[in-house]
Amino acid sequence: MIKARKQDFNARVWNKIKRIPKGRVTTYWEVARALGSPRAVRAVGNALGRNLLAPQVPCHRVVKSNGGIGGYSGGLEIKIKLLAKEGVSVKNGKISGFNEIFYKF
DNA sequence: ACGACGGCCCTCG
DNA sequence: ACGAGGGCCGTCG
Repeated sequence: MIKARKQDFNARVWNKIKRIPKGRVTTYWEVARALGSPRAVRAVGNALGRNLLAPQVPCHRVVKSNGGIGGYSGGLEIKIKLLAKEGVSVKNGKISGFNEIFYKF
């Protein structure tokens, strides 16, 4: 259970990730930066990791800053699968054409 | 209030 | 290229 505050940090993250178009990916760093704190990448990952945002948010569309997959609470395999289904190819745990599908806010 | 954890990032050896 | 350490932010116990 998470304390339901008036729009938690998670809500902000989720709101942004939510608007990420299909076949596109973003990075924790970009999200954190969009929130106003590029150093808060840990908080962002934490928010997503808690699944607080649930399936309503495509957390799998969020990858690492170097084009890596990162991680996934339900299973990294699932994340890769989801990406693949959306047209995002993954090579050796890295996004194929990451810079091409990278969605900038 | 304090300490610890986390799907991280960056810098240094 | 690889490994280890530090840092910053937020939430939980």
